[in-house]
Amino acid sequence: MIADMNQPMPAEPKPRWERRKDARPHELLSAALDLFVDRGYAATRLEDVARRAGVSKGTLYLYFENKQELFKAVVRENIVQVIGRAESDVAAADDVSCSELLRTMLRRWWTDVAATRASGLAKLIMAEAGNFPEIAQFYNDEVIARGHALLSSIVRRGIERGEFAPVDPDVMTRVLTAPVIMLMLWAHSFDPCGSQVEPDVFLDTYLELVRRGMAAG
Amino acid sequence: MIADMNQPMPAEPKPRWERRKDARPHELLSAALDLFVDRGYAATRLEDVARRAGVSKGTLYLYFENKQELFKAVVRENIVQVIGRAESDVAAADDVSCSELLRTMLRRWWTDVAATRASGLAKLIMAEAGNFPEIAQFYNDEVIARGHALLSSIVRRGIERGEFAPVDPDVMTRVLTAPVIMLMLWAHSFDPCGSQVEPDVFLDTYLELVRRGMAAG
Amino acid sequence: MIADMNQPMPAEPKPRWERRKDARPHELLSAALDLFVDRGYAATRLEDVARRAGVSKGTLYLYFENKQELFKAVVRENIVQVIGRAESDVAAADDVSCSELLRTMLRRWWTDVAATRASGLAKLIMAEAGNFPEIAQFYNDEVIARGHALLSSIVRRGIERGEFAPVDPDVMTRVLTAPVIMLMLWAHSFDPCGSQVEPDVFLDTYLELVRRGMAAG
Amino acid sequence: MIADMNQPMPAEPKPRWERRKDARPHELLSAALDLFVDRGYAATRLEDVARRAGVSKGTLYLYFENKQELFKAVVRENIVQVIGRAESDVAAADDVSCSELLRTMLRRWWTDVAATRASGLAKLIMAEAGNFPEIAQFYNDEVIARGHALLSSIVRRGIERGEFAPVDPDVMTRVLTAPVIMLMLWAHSFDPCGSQVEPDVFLDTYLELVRRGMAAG
DNA sequence: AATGAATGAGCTTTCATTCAT
DNA sequence: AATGAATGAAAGCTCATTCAT
Repeated sequence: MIADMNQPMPAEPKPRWERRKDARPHELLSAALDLFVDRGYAATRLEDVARRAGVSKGTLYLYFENKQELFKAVVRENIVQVIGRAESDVAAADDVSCSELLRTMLRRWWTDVAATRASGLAKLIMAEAGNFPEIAQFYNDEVIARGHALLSSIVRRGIERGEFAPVDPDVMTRVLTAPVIMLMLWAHSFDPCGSQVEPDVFLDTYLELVRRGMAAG
Repeated sequence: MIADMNQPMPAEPKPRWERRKDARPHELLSAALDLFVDRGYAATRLEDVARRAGVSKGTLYLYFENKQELFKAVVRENIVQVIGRAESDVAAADDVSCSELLRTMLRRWWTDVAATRASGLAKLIMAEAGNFPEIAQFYNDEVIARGHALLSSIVRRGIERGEFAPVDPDVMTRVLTAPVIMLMLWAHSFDPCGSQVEPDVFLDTYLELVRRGMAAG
Repeated sequence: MIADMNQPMPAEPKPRWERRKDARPHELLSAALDLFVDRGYAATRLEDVARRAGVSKGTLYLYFENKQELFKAVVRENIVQVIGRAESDVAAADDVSCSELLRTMLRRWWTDVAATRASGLAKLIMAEAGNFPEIAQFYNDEVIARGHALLSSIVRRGIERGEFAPVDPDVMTRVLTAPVIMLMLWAHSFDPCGSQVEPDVFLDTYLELVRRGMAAG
Repeated sequence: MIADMNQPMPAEPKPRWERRKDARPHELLSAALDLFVDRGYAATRLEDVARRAGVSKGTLYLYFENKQELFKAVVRENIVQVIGRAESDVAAADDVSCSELLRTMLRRWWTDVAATRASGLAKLIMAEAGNFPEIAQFYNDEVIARGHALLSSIVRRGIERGEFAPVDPDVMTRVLTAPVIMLMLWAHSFDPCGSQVEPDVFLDTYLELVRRGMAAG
């Protein structure tokens, strides 16, 4: 022990793998996202996830209890977090016009989720939720319900303030979200339909429609 | 004797199995459709398909070579057939206005495919095509390509006749199909979004849009 | 009965299939021999046997209790019968020289069994007897033991008569049979070795050897 | 407490499984050889191989991709390796007399392959090659062709040097190999014929014959 | 006598999860 | 903290045998 302490400590002798310790979970989540999006939930093999992250199968279980928890973590890192930030921002943006706020939120949804690899999670959930009820429940509670609540609160506020025409806020929220969901699905379907669509053009057109269509009077 | 008559029908010798050659394929296809739509391709166990059709695992293999062929047969019975009939009708409807013909075809797509259990196959393909290339190929050749060709031929004819404004027929066809595809997906997603949408209202609105939007001049 | 006799008997109205009634078992045995020889016992599917004989799977079970009995019947028709005839002939040939008789018997074995499709049964037995004890027992009792007894009786008789040099008749019988067995195996092995050998030349040489080698003095 | 001490060694925690990476492949190959030889290729169940090696079904697949590869590995370990060594030795033995070299090689074939459990593989191949073309191909390429090439090269060299009478080297090679092959088959046939033969005597006699028969002049 | 639909045990292969090292 | 060997429950598919027609 004493001998050890006297050693010259040559410029942090950390072996390379130790330095990455903190990065591990993120690397695993990134690998998992890629594979879940590519192959779906059931068809993704944890061994592949581990290999892609450069670790062994066993290591994965040090960080995540099981496949389901890994998936939840992926959703949390890639979607729930974005929603959380959005919630704070909306709460803090009482002075901004609702029309403007809605625009901002939809755009952020697009840039931070829909236009990223994470959009594939929507496809996955749609396809496999039925086979994994616990995952469905989780996704519904953490993503769909919160996202819907967030947007509909803006719509509701806009109506109260006379900024928007009076409509059913829940229905309107669904109308607002549908096209973005469609875009996410298109991005991950093999269907040639999707590949032809230019998402940015689609989104701009759509947002303009929203602006006009929702204006009061 | 009299006593016998009162007995609860002595167990109806109930044969170990019943011979129903003609009905079997349809029963199996129906069971398969249910399960494929419900659980997806990979997660559907052939034993469950058989049980739901009231037969044993082995029987299924008397009628379908393997899982893939069973799936193809399901697609053929529920989608390809409809397209086939539509092709004949379009070929025979040279005198009808293209606008009218397009309306009819989209409506038929809705009633004969999208509004039935078969619409779940679209979701399945979108989600799992990547994992089963041969199925993807089959679906693309037999459904997507043929369906697109059929609709775009009408659009093309309408433009040639001056009935429609001159647009790229392929692009327009994709625009025409997207909403119906979306409806099919909604119908099978656990997402509460979709369940709220009233498909008939949606479709009517959409068709009216098409009528106005495509008119020449 | 009388009525029947008076019927006009219009040129034998027998439907075609009925005429073959007696041929059925033989057709099935022939088909079974082909397939057993080609694929082995376990790998031969009864459905294929039936199809090759031009009947249905069920029909096969009208004539043979099960796969094992079918196989036994094949062996009986193609090998046991030959041995039976040989036994009678040997019993009736008390006046023929043993050398001559031996020659005749080995030749007959060659022409009636070894040079026919039936030789493949030897390969099959050698390869699969271990997995089907009842078949092994049957083959041993009906073919090997009887065949050996027959040949060794001739050898024994020859020694008693001073025609053959005094040797252990059982050992000599094994020496006599080995080459013919080898020929049978060669004929059905994929090994190029066998295909090069000209069986008739081989057999002649061998028989000449037997003639000289066994002569007394 | 004292009572406890008398208990029969409290169940030796006996781990559910043991980690023996290095020994496993060999244990599995040995178990597989036993069963393949005993039952043939098709009739050998991988679960039995695993159980005999003291592991579970799944473990086998950690070491061998599938049944076919397991079989190939068995052939490689038990036959191909021997041929490989023989090839090196022949190449290095330019100064030895061909007669001597041939003797050595045939003897080694006997001791290293034919007199071991591996000889049963020859029977297996003969019986089942027809049903498993890929295995037939492999065995032909790796064993038959290489073995034949090796021996015929010695014969050819012997003829060139005037040591052997001029004969067709390929034919002579087949003649040389046939009896050893026969011995291998005998060793694994249930046929009582074979069990009587004393292989060593047989082989000695045979080698003497080769010596005399092939001598030039 | 003939058919062929129906059965179900059996076999190969996959993969989430555990745990000795 | 990290590894990867080991497990065993599925799931797809085959085929000898049965039996209603």
